[in-house]
Amino acid sequence: MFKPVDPNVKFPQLEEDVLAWWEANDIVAKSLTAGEKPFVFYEGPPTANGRPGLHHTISRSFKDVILRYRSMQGYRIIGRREGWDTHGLPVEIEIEKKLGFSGKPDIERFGIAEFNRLCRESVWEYIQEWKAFTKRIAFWLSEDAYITYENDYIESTWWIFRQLWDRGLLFRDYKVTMHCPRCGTSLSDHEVSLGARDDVDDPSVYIKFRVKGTTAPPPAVDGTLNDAFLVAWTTTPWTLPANVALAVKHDAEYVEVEHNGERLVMAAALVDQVLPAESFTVLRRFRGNDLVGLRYEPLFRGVPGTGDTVDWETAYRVIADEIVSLDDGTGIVHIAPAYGDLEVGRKHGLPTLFSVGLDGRVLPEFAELGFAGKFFKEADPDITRNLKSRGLLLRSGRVRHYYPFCWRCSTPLLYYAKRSWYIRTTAFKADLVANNQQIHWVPEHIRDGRFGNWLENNIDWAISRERYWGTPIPIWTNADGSHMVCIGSLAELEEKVGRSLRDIDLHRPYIDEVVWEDPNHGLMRRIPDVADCWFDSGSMPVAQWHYPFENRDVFEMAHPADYICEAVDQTRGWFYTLHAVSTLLFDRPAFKNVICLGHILDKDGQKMSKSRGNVIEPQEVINAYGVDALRWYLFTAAPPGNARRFSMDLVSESMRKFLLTLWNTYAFFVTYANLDQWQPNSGRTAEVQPIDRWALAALNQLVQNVTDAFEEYDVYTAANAIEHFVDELSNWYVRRNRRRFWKSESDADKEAAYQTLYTCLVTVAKLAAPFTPFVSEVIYRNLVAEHDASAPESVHLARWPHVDRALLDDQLVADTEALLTAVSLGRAARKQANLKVRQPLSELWLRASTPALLNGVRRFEAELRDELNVKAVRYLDANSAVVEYRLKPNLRLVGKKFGKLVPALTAALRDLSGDTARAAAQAVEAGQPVRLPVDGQEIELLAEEVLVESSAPEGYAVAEADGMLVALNTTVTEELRLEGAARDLVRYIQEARKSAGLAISDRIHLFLTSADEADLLTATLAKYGDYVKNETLAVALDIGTPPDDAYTETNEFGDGTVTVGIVVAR
RNA sequence: GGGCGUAUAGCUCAGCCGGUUAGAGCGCGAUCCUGAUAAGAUCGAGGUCGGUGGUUCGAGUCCACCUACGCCCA
Repeated sequence: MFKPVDPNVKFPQLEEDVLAWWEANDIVAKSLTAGEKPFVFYEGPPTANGRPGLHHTISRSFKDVILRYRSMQGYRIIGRREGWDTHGLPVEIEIEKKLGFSGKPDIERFGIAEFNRLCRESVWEYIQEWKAFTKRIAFWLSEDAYITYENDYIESTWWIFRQLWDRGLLFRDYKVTMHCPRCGTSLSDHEVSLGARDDVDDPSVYIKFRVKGTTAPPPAVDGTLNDAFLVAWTTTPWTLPANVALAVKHDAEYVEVEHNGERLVMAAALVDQVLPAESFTVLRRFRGNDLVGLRYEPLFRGVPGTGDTVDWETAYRVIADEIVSLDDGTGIVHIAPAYGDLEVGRKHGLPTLFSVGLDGRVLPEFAELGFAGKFFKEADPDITRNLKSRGLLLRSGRVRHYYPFCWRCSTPLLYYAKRSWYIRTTAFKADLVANNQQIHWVPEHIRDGRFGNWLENNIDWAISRERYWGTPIPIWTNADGSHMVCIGSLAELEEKVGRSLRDIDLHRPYIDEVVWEDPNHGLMRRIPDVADCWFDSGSMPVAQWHYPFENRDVFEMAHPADYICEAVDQTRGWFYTLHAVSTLLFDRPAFKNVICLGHILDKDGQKMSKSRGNVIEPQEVINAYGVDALRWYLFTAAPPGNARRFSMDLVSESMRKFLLTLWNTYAFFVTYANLDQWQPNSGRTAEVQPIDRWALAALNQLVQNVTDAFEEYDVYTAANAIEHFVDELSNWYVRRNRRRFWKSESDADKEAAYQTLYTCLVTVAKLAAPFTPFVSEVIYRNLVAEHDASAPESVHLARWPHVDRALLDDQLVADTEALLTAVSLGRAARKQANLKVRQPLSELWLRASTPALLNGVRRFEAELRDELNVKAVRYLDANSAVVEYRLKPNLRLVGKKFGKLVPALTAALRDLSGDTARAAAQAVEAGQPVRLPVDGQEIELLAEEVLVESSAPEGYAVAEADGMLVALNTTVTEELRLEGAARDLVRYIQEARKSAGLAISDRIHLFLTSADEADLLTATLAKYGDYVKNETLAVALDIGTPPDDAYTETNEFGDGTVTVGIVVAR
């Protein structure tokens, strides 16, 4: 006996039970340690300082499904362990918020030790929720986690730093970085992109610079422009005090115009956009080059950087540079090297002057102007006002444009020239590109598209962060920076300082206290920077094993990974850092296969975010429909690379469509198998029917298809193939074979049906196990494990099904498809004639356009008769005089062969009619060529190049599609009418039995009465009384009014009604 | 400004090497089938396949340009 199956299953409850069983039987641990051949997986570490969300569900589901598949194939999964990303600015920001801090000085006052202690704690804030979530969604991982803040992990990253250092790949340079004044740190490119907006409202000001003098040698215009104004445009007035030059485009045309009594200079192409029409007259025209060397009066005096000496002669002049465009502005560009134009400044020997400090506030040197100490954006109006009062403002307004913001704290960012540390990834561009070619990307276009493109445009990796909670960069330096060493291990550091550091916390501030006196260079102190936290996660292939200090063998085996999976935002994040570290250190990719997931959107296509309030919590979905339903939806709804819209309703649909269909098929099987006390592997003889062979052929084809798709990491195709099969199993195989399960004899035919359905269910449970681990487990356990002590106790410990090639049968599958087409057409024809399927009909005519199709139908003619409730199937051939024929070319074949002749050919075939068409149709059916004149020449078409269609015979209901025509004889004879009436009665009685709540096996005493169709009822029962009794388990049948205690229902019957009365027989 | 992707029914999505009447599911309406079914079948309403041009005998599909949206980069 199988455990009875509840048809009203509640999946969330079922899943909880399975979880408990897994727990009690240690299934996860057994799975984690099973297998032989290694399959290597890297877990992209999340940070547990936020709650797990839907996007985590999707990535973890896609990770899990592949790992389960490989595990069932007998692989041992390496790296199936938790990993936690613990460092970085996001963590610090959280703590700062909590403490109400507004920048680095607050942290320093508070104390780095305590601050970092809080950071370390906070990354575990939601760890319990993560653990519960991981378990609940059945993402099987070992809890033996790698943690990026642990000393061992840090030591491994130090080893990497040292490798890079020894090869000269670590360097320090001035670069303009995006600087967040609130966080007090540079942001990496990928961080900048996270917070940039392109609809930022900013000032748009046109500033006048008064020309005064020239450099030597003087420019072409010489002194003639003295006291004219060069007009420049900017959206960042706060950078104007840092101005050191004005740039023009060397070959562009510039004009001197007269406007309101002043002479203004700007690009000819832009003057109409800057000044109102007819408010100016053009005085002169120049080339940009003619202006180079003009001097102008500075608006303000900028502040030199600390310790810098400035040659003021080099400042406040006109230069020509490539960066000038004529797309907007005035064609004259204000240059402030400190805030973005550093390269230009270098090229032209300009000084670097500052107006705003790293804290984002206007420098105290501007005190007398009244805006010192103001936040830079807030100083904009003051500066504009100041210039206006001095008559130097031509125009001001607002503009919407792109501007970057801190992705964490939303503070506007500064372009700021700072010194920082870099990894010279650009030196390895060719290797990065080449190694990428070895990676199998899903979807494919990421490889040469988004990711390949990113590698092509590679820039050096800014690795240092002037922060606190992160991997300390292991570089020690003396006071003047003339001597630096990079430390590659704890042992090396111990040797330097001459004491044990075993109990030290490698984080700041403790590591900063580790100093030593170098006899030649003085006191060696660590640089204050910590590493970009992307460096941590990118180093995980090495650091998760504490390589090379431990686990050398594990690392060698587990690099590169066979498979990783994250969302598309990681192209510039983890995918890149993994790839970069691996290429630089080992010159090979870090992973072989990667599924790159699209983002999840709400039902309106909007990104889910807390601020929009459209976030769906995974728990909400899981509580309603269960994890299997959610997972199934994620796998089947869209190819993984697409962005996907999500809603609860879609998960519900997914559950009904697949899980319930599967469950009901399973419940049906168990119900009848238990009634018959059926056992698997009983050794009883089975008389296998064609439909059984069809089911097994389709099943084995499914195994093949799912396996093939998995090998390509095509989860979407694999899942949809399963769904399609389950649908056919339920709605064709089970529906067609119900009677074989019902019938009372336990013969070989019934045995075959049981065996077939059992095999299908067990195999599907295994195929579905990676996708829907819970329901698969329940089905497998009830059907297999609980009856067979030798079978693996869990479906997840079972072996992946293999294809039984002997059972594959393409012909059978194709023939069944033909049958299904014919059935569908027959139903359509019935609908047209308004003849319900219960009403038997005498005959059906069928025409198939190809022999293959025809043979398919012939093979299953009995099924066709039964499905469509017709007495006979007849075949129309070209000899039948009842129909007209239409001919069409088979374009796929004919097109290539005849090219331009195709339209004429099509017309010529279409114009055939009557006997000519019939003759052609006969030829095609006989496999002979058809000759016909086209465009004055004789064309010969092979039989397969012509498609024959036929019109409906008179008096028939017809449906046609997919090369097949079905015509039903609609004449209902008296005999057919009685038979239809009998089937109506059976149907009504069954319905009444069900409504009355009778058990399937209950016997009844039946009462039938019809006031207005008494004759029909009598005639029907005279002929079909026994049939009706038999079908409905009636031990007695009376024509007459039922007793008062009978259950009664009245239904349409003939042109009147019939009343059914039921009393349970004792 | 550049790159990548997406655009097909009210909604979610398929659509292969270019080929005959562009499909499925959901939803809606109608009918039917059903003693496994929270199911299923048939029919109907609902499509300028984002737009314009091109290649071709033939374009949802290939090419070019454009538009909108998303992501990434500047």
